[in-house]
Amino acid sequence: MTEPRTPDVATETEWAEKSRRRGTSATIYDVAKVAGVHPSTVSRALSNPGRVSAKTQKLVEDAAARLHYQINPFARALPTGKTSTFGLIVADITNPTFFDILRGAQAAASVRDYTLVLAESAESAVTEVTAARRVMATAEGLILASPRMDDDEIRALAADKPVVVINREVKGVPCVIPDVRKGIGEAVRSLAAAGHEKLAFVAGPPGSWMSAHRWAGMQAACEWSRLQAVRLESIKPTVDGGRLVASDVLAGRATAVLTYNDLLAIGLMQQLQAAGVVVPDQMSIVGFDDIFGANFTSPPLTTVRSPLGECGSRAVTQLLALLHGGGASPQTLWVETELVLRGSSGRLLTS
Amino acid sequence: MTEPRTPDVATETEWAEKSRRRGTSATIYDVAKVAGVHPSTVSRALSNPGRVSAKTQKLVEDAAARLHYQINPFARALPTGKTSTFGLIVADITNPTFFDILRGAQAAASVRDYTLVLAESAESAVTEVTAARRVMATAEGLILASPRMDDDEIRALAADKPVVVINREVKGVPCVIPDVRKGIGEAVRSLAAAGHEKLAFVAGPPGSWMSAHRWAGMQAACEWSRLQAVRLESIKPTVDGGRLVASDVLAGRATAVLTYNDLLAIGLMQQLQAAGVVVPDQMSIVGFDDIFGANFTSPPLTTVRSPLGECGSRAVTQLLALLHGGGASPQTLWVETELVLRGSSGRLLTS
DNA sequence: TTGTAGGCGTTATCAG
DNA sequence: CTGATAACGCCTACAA
Repeated sequence: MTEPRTPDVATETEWAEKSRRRGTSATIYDVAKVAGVHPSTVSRALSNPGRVSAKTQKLVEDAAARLHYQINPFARALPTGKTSTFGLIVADITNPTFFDILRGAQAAASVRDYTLVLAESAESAVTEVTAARRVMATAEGLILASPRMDDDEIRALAADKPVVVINREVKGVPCVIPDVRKGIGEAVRSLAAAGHEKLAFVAGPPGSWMSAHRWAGMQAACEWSRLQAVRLESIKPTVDGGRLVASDVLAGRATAVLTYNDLLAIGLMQQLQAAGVVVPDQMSIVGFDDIFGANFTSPPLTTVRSPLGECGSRAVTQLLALLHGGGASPQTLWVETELVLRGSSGRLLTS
Repeated sequence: MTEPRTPDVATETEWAEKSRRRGTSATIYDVAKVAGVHPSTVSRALSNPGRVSAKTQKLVEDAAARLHYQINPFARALPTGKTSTFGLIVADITNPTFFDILRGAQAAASVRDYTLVLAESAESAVTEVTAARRVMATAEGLILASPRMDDDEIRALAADKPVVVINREVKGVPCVIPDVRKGIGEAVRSLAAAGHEKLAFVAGPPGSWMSAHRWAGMQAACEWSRLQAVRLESIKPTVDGGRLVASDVLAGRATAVLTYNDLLAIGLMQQLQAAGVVVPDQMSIVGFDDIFGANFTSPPLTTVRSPLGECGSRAVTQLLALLHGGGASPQTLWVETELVLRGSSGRLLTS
C-alpha cells in the first residue's frame, strides 16, 4: 500500500516551484513536507537538538540542507524576543574614538553570533533618545557610547532592557569607563620630571562627563606633583578646535598641554608648529585616547591611552552576562589607562 | 446607559498594570482599547495616514503617544518583509577605508529612516558568504564593501535581494567604484613635471580587484607620460606592510612611489625617514584613498582621494532605488577620484 | 470610513 | 518522541 516512490523528490520539486513563484525562501513547513514529519518536529530538531530521535534529526537536517533552509529571524523573534542583535549608539560617527569601540564590540559580538546595529545621534540628546528607542525595539541590549542624554533617560532605557554605558558613569547602570588616574599620573609625573611647572588642560564639550573626569584627574595629579594647572576651553573637540585654541595656549604661558582628546592635540600641534613653535622643545603636548593615526604625526603624539577596543568588547560581555548570565548584575567596570610616551612631550629647552 | 466615566483612563491604568506584569510594551490592541477603536484602525492610522478620518486619526495618535506605543518591527516585518534595515559587509573592520564608507552609508540611511547592520568577514571568502547570508535574512538589501567572495556568489546573493558592491566591478550587479583614471593621471603628470622618470607601484593583496585596477591605471598613465613603471609586491596592505617594503623600494631605484593604499604609504614613509631618506626631496610618495589621518604625517601625505563617504551614500541610494524606485535598474556607478597634493611628493633634489 | 478574519513563520504547551 | 494548536503583533483583503 505504501507508495514506493520517494516523496522527498516530489515535494522538493514542488517546493522549488513555489519558491520560484514568490521570492520567499523555505520554511519549516517545506522542510517538514520533504522530511515527512510535522513542522513542530522540525522546529524542535533545528532549535533544540536532543529533544528528537536521532533518525528524525538526521531526516530533518538533510531536508533542511537540501532546501537551503534558513530560519526567519522575524518569525523567531516574534514569540521569543531573541534577535541575536545588540544596538550601538554613538554620538558622532565622525569621531575616531568610536572606531575602536566599534571594532572591539563587533569582534566580541560576532564571536557569540550576535550582530551589531548602528545608530548615530548627531550629538543631539533628543535624537539620541529617539534612536535608542528605535534600536531598542529590535535589539536584545544596548551599548551607549559617550551618551549625551541625561542620567534619568539612561536609567529609563536600562529598566527596559540591558544597557551598558561606555565612557561615562551613570548610577544604577553598568558602565565601562577608562580610569584616567594611572595614565594621567604617569603623564604628569613625566612632565614634572622633564622640568615643567605649569600645565594647561584644553577641555572638551561643556556637558561631557569624560572631560570633567579628565580635568579632575589632572588637577589631582598636579596637586600631588605640586604643579600648577590651568584650564582652557575649546570650541569643539576636533582638529579644527585644536587649531583654534592654539593662541589661548600660547597666551596661557604653560609649557605643557594636556588636551581632552587626541584630535584637539593634533590640531593644536599643527597650528603651533605652523607658528614656529617647536614641539616638544618649546611646548609639550599630550592627548587622550590614542586614536588611529595618533602616531602618524611628527613628532608622534604622546597620549594617555584608553583601551577603547577593550571597552567595546567588555560592554558586549556585560550585555551577554546581563542577558544569559542570570545571577550577579555586573556593575561599573573601570579599565586601566596608560601613558603612551612618544615624541610630542619631553624636556623643555629654554633658550 | 452609557458609562459617564472616561474609558480612556480606566483602560490606560489597566494597561499600565499589564505592562508591569510582563516586560512587554504597548501593542496596537492596547492603543485600540484606549482610543476606543478597532486594532486594524490603529494599524491604518499609524502606517497609512489618510485612510482614516481626521478625528479617529487624532484619537489614535493621542492614545499611542500616551502609551508610548512603539511599533514592533518583527511583527511588522513578518507579513510585509519591510525591515528598514540594510546590511553592510566589510572584509576587515580594522581597515580605515571602511570607516568612511560606513560614515557615508550610515548618514544616507538614517536620512531615509533606515538602520545599518554590520558584519565582518575577517578577510575570508567563506566567512563572508555566511555573514552575508545571515544578514540578508534580516535586511532589505546588502552593501558589499571590497568583497572577497567570487563574482558568482555575489550574483547569487543579488538574485535574492538588492545588492550593491563597492570598490569592485561585478558584471550584472550594480557597483559603486572610484574611477582612478583622473586621479592617477593627475598624480603621474605632477610627478613627471617634477622631473621623475621611474615610478614604482607597491601592490596590495594578490586577489584585490582594486589593486589590479590601480596598477593598470598607473601603467596607462605612465605610458602616456613616457615614464617607466615597475611593480613591487607587499606582504599586507598595512602600515607594517609599508615598512617592510621600504628596502625593496630603495633597491628598485625609482624616485617616486605610488602605493596601493595610504596605510602602505604611511608605513613606507616612516621607514624611509627612519633610514635617513628625505621625503619628498629624495623620494616622492603618493598613497590612495585619503583616509582619516593621511594629513597627520609630516610631510602630509599626497594621495589620490577616493570619495569613500560618497561611495557609501551612493550605495545606499542605489539600494533605495532598487527597492522603491521600481523602474530602471541602476548600473555601475563610477565616482571621480582626484589628486590631493600635499607635502610627500614633489621635485627631486639630486645632490 | 471602520470592523472582521486570516495569514506571516516560529515556538511553546498539551495531548497522544 | 511526535503531532496538533494556540499564541506572538501586525497587515490587508474583504465585508459591512
